[in-house]
Amino acid sequence: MTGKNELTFERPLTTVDVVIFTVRDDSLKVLLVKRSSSPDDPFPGAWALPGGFVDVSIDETLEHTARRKLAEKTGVQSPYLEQLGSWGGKSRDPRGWSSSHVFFALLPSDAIRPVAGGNAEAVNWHVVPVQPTRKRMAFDHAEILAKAVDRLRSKVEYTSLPTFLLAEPFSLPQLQKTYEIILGRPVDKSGFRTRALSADFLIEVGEMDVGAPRPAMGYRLADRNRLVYFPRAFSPRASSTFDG
Amino acid sequence: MTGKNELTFERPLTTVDVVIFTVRDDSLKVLLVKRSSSPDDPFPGAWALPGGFVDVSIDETLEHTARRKLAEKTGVQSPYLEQLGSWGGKSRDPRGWSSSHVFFALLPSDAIRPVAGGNAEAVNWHVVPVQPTRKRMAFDHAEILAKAVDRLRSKVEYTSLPTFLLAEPFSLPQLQKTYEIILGRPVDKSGFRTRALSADFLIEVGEMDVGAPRPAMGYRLADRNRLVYFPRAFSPRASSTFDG
DNA sequence: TAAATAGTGTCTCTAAGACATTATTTG
DNA sequence: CAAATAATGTCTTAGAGACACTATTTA
Repeated sequence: MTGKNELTFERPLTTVDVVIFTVRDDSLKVLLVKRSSSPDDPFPGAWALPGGFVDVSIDETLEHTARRKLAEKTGVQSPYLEQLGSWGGKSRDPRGWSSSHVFFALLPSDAIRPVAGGNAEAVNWHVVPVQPTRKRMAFDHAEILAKAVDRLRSKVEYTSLPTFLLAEPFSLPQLQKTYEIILGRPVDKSGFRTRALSADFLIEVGEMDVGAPRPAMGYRLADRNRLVYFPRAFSPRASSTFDG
Repeated sequence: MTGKNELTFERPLTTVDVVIFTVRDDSLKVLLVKRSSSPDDPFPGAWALPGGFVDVSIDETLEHTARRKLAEKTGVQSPYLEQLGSWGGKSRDPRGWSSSHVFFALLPSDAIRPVAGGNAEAVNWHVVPVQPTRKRMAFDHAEILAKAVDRLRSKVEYTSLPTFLLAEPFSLPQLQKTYEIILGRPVDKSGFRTRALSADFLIEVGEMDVGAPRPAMGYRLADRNRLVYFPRAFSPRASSTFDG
């Protein structure tokens, strides 16, 4: 809109953050990194979402930046990945006007190789509490995490998302348990099985010895790149308010 | 992550674009602006989504930038507004690595005051074709528009979104027509009415003379800031593929 | 055998879909 | 009256929810 390609105005900082979820030890967990304790950095020592600045010289797209960050922290190449949204403003980063493009990843907990990769910060799985416990985090990451958990929970009501949190093969009881952990409430077994099996996205791959008295049938996804939408949600959803 | 606040690396361009929908003349329409024809600017003369660079000195947040752009082009203050996502990469803008934060707005067609505001570009409503007609647009705006239309159509299947496209008061036949225009297919009247009326978000405000033989009951929203989620979608949705 | 977990069957209920019918206005 | 549109009624159907029941394994 300048008429000539000046573009001399100040540019906001541009970062990409990734909310990485897994289910482990019967809990929903999110991967957080501890920020450097140097007082020259913002939020020294605080926990934050993994992420960082876009590197204009190596990143082709925002999604590439996200995958780069993901691989750095977890070693995982192809998890379920979707965009969550973006956050930007004058006061969220003390270093200046900044915007973050945030992605949302799901991975099976055994897919992660013992982290603590490139740089030396601590990296840890943190339990996501059922209540939105507003723990203190760097930047506006608590708000971002809350939104990610919202999105996860609401999509789990009517999609096959939890399949991306399990290693294959998995059993239907394992999958049901994963739904229950994320939703924080029990799910009826019979209805769950009919729903899952009639959606035609699971392939039987023989019985699994789950260490339980009776072995369960093992399944894998017919297509790891397909998210299934069930015809109805588990339970009707309440209406939501947007800021008008 | 630098250790000292250097931040001397190159920063991407940061813009905000707004996909503004309305329904007019029995069609879904989107507001597009014609870019300057100066050969110094990218995509001279092409149609683009309204938007522009974040102004670090006046914009508090990305949403403020979006509302500013929206007000500039339409004069409207408080439409339905939600974030659609963000797009960024090396080659979408010839001026350099750029990212766009994209918002999505719905407004009643009579709420728009005759546009062509601040700057002199042409501003026009364009019919959104039922088929994703890949018309040539500036930047990656055709892709963004396609995603916005997808999101609109899929949310219309199970929410009260179309209420934000009508001026109050409106009648149920008008609302039903709006659903049909967006979905591109007829909707059963009886089921539609039960669904709308039992969701308890419409308030009767007396009969309206719609120019039709029999006047229809007029309604307004109980809460203009509430989006209602119906318990089931109109029709089961197909599964979708994400890029793994 | 009992204990534990996997898997099935049955019945109810809610809300959408199809489609016929009635109601209210104008000319 | 007829024509047009608004509004309602009836029956079917898909799929979730609750919950009892059967099946298969180990110890």
